[in-house]
Amino acid sequence: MAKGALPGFRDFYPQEFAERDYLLKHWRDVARRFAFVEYDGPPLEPLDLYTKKSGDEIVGQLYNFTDKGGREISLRPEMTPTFARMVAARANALRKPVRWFSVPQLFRYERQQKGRLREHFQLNVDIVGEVDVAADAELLSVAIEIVRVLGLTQNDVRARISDRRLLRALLATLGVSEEQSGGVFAVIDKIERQPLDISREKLSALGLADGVVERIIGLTGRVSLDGLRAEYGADAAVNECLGELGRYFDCLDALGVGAWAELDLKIVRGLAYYTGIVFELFDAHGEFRAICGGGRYDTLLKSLGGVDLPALGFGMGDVVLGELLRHRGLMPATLAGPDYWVAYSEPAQRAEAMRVSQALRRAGASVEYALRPQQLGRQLKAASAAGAPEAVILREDGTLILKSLASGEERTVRLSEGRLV
RNA sequence: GUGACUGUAGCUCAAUUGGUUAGAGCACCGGACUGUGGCUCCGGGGGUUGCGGGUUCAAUUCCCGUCAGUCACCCCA
Repeated sequence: MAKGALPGFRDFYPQEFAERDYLLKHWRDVARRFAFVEYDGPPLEPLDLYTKKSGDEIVGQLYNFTDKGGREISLRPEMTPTFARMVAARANALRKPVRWFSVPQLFRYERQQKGRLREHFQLNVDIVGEVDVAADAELLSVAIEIVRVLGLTQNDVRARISDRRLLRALLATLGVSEEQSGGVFAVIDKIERQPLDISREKLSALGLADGVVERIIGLTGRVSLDGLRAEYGADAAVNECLGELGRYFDCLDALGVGAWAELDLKIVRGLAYYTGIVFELFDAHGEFRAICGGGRYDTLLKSLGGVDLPALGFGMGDVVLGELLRHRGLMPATLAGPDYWVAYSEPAQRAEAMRVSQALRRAGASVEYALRPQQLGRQLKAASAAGAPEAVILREDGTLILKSLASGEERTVRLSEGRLV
C-alpha cells in the first residue's frame, strides 16, 4: 500500500466528499427548519477545557500538544465545552431559549474500529434556558427528522430513552446508596455487551443483596411507564419522574415521532454530565453503533462557565450514519455531472464552444467542454462518461443542437441570455 | 494500551507442494469503427507482492520484526 492518510483519518475523494456533503446538507437543512442557528468555535482549545470536566485520564484520548508559546492545547474531541463557554460568556445577552447547532470536525486519539475513527464530523444541536420537557422532545424530534429525511423509517431506527433522575429514584427505592449508584450505572451501561452473570456478579460485588440485583436486572428489561408506576409509583420521587416522562412522550406524539421512541432504562450515556432524560438512536437490527446520543445536562454550564442555566443537546456523527445509509442503499451513489457538455465539430470552433459555455455558466449552469480538440464522437463519449444529461453540439453551419444523452433526442436551439431556447 | 485475524495494480481477485519476466476483469489513457456517445475489437500506462530482516540454489508462498487494515477489549467526552 502506498502511503495514505494517517491512521483513523480519511481522504475524501470526490465520491466520498459527495457523500459527506449529502449528510451535512441534510443536517443543516433540518436544523434550520427547527429554527436552530449555526455557530462554530476554534478547532484548538486549551487542554484544561477538557480535563476540568473529565479529569486527567482523558488526556490519553486527546490530540494534545504544547504549542510554541508553551500552552497546553488540544484538538477538540467534542463541541459541548466550547459551546458551554461561548454561551456562558454572553449568557445574559442571549435570547432564551438558545437554539444553536454546529457541525464541527472532532478529533480523538483512539485505536480505530468499526464506526469509530480518529476524526469525524458531528452535528451538535443544543438548547439552553428551558426546563420544560417540551425542549427534550423538540431535541429528539430533530434527530429523528434527520434520519427520516435520509430515507430511514421507524422500522430502521429506534430512539431509546431513559431518564437518569428516574433511574436514581428507582435505585433509591431499592435501597441502593448514592455511593453504590455510580457502580450500578456502569453495570447497566454495558449490560447488553456482557453476559448477564457477569453483570450479576458485579452488582453483588457492590454489596447489593440478591433480591435487589434481580430487581435491577428487571429494570433493564422491557419496561413501560404504567408498569413502573404500578410497581414503584408509591415513591414520590419516582412518581414525579414518571409524570415528567409521560408529558415528554405526549410531546413526542404531538410532534409525530412517538412511534420511533421507546423507554429503555439501559441507556445511561457513559458516566458523563447528563442529569435528566437521555436518549440514543440505534439501527433496529443492532448491527451498528449508536447513530446519535444526547440528553439533558442542567448543571454543566454552571460547572464550566459559572452560569446556572438548564441545557440539553445531542451529537450525531457522520461515520455510523454513513455506514448505515450505505448498508441500506440510501446513499446517493452517483456523482453529479455537469448540466451541459458543449461539443464542437471542427477544432476552429473551440473558441465558439468557450463562448457558449461561458454564457451558460454565467446563467448558473455547470458546463464542461473538450479542452483539447477531439473528434465529435469522442467528445460525446466524454460527455456521457462525465454524467452530463445533455450535450450542446455546435454544428459547422453555426447552428446549436441540444441532444439528450439518455434518449438521443435532438432539437435545434439558440442561445438567449444564457438560456437555450 | 491488550488480543485475534488479514496485507499481491486505483478496485475485485489469480499465481502447481517454495520454481523462469507476478497475471486477469473492471477502471484509466490511446487507436480502429472516417468524424453524433453507450457496444465491439486492438494497444498502452500502472506492482520494490505494505516495509525490513532471516531460512533457501530460489520467497508472493516459510519464520521473525515492524507498519497498516479489520474485529473485539479498554474507553466512549
